Amino acid sequence: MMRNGRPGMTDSIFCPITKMRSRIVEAAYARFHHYGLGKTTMAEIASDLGMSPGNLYRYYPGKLDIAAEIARQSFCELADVMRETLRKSNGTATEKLRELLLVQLRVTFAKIETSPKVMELAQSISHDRPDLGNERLHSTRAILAECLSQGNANGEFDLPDVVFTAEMIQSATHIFCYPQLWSHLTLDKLERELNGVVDLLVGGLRRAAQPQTANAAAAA
Amino acid sequence: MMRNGRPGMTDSIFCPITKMRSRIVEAAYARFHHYGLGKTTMAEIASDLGMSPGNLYRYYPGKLDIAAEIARQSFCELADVMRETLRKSNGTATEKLRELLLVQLRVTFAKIETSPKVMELAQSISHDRPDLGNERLHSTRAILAECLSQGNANGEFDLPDVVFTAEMIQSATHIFCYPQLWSHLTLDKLERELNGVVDLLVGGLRRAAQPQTANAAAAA
DNA sequence: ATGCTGAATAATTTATTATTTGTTCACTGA
DNA sequence: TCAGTGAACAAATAATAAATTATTCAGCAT
Repeated sequence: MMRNGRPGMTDSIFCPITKMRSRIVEAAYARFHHYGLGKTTMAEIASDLGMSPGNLYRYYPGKLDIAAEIARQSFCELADVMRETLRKSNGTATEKLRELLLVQLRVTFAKIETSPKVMELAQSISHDRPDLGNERLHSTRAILAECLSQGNANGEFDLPDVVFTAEMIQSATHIFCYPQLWSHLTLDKLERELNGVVDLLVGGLRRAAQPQTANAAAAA
Repeated sequence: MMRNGRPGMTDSIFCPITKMRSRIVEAAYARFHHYGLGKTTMAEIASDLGMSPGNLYRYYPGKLDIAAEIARQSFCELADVMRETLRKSNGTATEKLRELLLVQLRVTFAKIETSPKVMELAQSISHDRPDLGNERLHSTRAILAECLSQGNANGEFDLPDVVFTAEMIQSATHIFCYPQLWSHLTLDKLERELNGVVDLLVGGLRRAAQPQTANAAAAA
């Protein structure tokens, strides 16, 4: 398989390589979104950009790499939204954690809801590029860990290893990361269930710290 | 031509319908286990029992119903093992809960590990008989709830609704119910991760009740 | 009746072929 | 030199035909 040369400039001034790559992603995204990954051809993407199919390979090694780039962008957007959520929230760390997980659920749910074609893309990616899934987990884990750190700082938590704990939280909320894949529950029910799980994670089962409702937590 | 072996034995007298059904399940199980659901034919199952294919339909509406019966039995066995675990264990409710969840993971993992053909069957069932999955969840939930009740009784927990809490626990440990479907982790790593999640569920995040290791919990 | 058979039928699966599509690369024009 | 082309080729996908198999049911034996 041929590796990219280093295109200095073609429309040299107007299309440096990174700009061209983003144009390709843009065009591919439109097609993928509308027709699905399987039903859009490299020729179509190229045609949309007024170029030949072969030329796409100067910028991306293959079709799936374009799809992977789109997925990566999507993950970045999710992480951005979560970071914003954490930054803007002025509740307790517990409340922040709940918001983070709810936001993650809502964003993911919405993305799949808007177009079923996204599911196809997600499935192909997670099958052929399993590393991307870990990338997503890793980036969101960092945000959860930051939230837990804040809880440690203000005395709300006392966690010896926030990253490990974040990993466990991800494990426990795994279903809510890929909602439509598991249950065909509505967003409403998923949110209710996630709230229940968060209550449990926060309060624990033991007597001194029984689970509390989202409202009770908010009142604290 | 009579290929009806068993001279001197009239099936009608010695094989009431329920007995015949279990013989069918037995024969089907052997085939499914060895060749997989898709590669065993009704004719083969019938032949193994010395009967005609058509006769199977006097006892089961169809092939998938036989498979569903097998799955149901498997779920019952799992529930039995879990009930036994709960009964025999003499630790705290916390320890019992951990054992229950570990047993569930191990039994499920082992079942799939022993033969990959089981996966095929599970997938067909969960696709065409989604109710069975709920049945499984429901029966194991009852056991978890019983465990939580015991915790309530001895003052370890103080849960207002053990069934609801059991449901949340199931939600949080969902991945460990279908291990090989999600991660390709080894049983060892899965157990470690489940232990981490249980620690979290038991102790909670809040300061007064920080997560503890399995050992620490055992020492309590 | 009752328990069962086995050929007939309908639905699936498999095997085969035809078509499309992803990818490469020798070449082109600036 | 280098962005870009487009025909060539291999891999994948769709379309089609053939074979297998699930399911039914009229009838046979008890």
